[in-house]
Amino acid sequence: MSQDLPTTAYALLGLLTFGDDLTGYELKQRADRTLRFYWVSPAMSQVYTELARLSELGLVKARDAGPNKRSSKYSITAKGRRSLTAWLEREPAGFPVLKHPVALRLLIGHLVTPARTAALLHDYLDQLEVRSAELQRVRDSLRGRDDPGAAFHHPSMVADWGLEYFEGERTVVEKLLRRVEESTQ
Amino acid sequence: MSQDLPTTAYALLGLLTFGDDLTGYELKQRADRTLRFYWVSPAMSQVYTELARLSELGLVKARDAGPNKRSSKYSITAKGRRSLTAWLEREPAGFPVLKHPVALRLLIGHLVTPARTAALLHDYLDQLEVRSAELQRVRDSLRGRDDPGAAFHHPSMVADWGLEYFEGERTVVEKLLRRVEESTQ
DNA sequence: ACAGCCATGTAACTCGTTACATGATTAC
DNA sequence: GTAATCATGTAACGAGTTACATGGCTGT
Repeated sequence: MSQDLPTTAYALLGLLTFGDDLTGYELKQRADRTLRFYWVSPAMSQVYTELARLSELGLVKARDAGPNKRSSKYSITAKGRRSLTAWLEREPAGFPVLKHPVALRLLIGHLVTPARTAALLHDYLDQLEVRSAELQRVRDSLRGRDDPGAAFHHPSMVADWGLEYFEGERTVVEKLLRRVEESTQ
Repeated sequence: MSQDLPTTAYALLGLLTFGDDLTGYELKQRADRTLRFYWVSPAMSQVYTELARLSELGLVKARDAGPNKRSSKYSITAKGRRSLTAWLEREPAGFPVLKHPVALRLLIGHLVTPARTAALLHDYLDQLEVRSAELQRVRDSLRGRDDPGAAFHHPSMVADWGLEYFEGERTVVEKLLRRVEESTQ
């Protein structure tokens, strides 16, 4: 019991604890709306691979297969729930890992012109705005089901966290941009 | 020309553009002081693997091998420099990827007690303080060489960015902690 | 009829990790 | 002398990606 699976497997398992059954396809969509912002949304192919493994281990169960085994909904089993909570209690959380291509490029900014660095930061601000708006939509869709005790109380807290993170990034990058633009003159 | 290498290869190449030659070992140390905070510090073994590949491609050059080929310093070649700047100009930066185990656990907080979630966030605050202090030491070590035009101008900007990020995390997590602790009573 | 989305899966491959093996040099 | 640090590398493996293949269902 309580095998060691990759974190992504437990993450997907966790997405099945919100009271509904999902197809692999739907699970991927939920990952795109949640996991994507602070973990990684696994590729479609990996979702199916993980579901096969979790199914093998009895942590999820496929049901309701239509014709051709299509559209079968997966649900977490009692064993899966135990395995997930055991993991939560067993594994210390570990520090976040950030892969930040913009910061990496800024680090070696001496190799390009200040104008190029400024453009890099401007692009990043644009991307931030897009992401932020996407997350804002997700967050808004949880309104009314986000009180303490409600189904999406925790997801809404995480979404708020993400929104504040984006906001913080925006502020810092704007400040950096001013520093870079001073060197342009 | 301008092969497509993994980002980590270009990152290591970038660490060789600060005017000094490094052994694989020293390169790893520099990665631990810089890359670690906003990319990933590759394992020792990978540093050597990447150096071997970069060397093969003529992007870096090993020199000064002592007895037994030990302590040979690597330097970036003119070709390496061209390849790196070409990459900077060719590849758009892409959005950061965050793997945040704490946020992930908070998402499925309904599976554990509020006290456990609070403990999770407390632990994270402790870890944040440690990291922040480490980065602060790095940042302080750049003082005096961080003016516009100086060797470590860009690294110091990135370090400042990192410090503000840590500070932002602290603020948000403290706020979340209060929300969680309200449910404990 | 055709586009677009729903839906599932396999194969090949790369990145990067851990474990292992080896030995030199420096500090106490 | 012995522990810590410096220094380099190989082998096995796992996680996760892209490319590929397949086909159903829905709306226009």
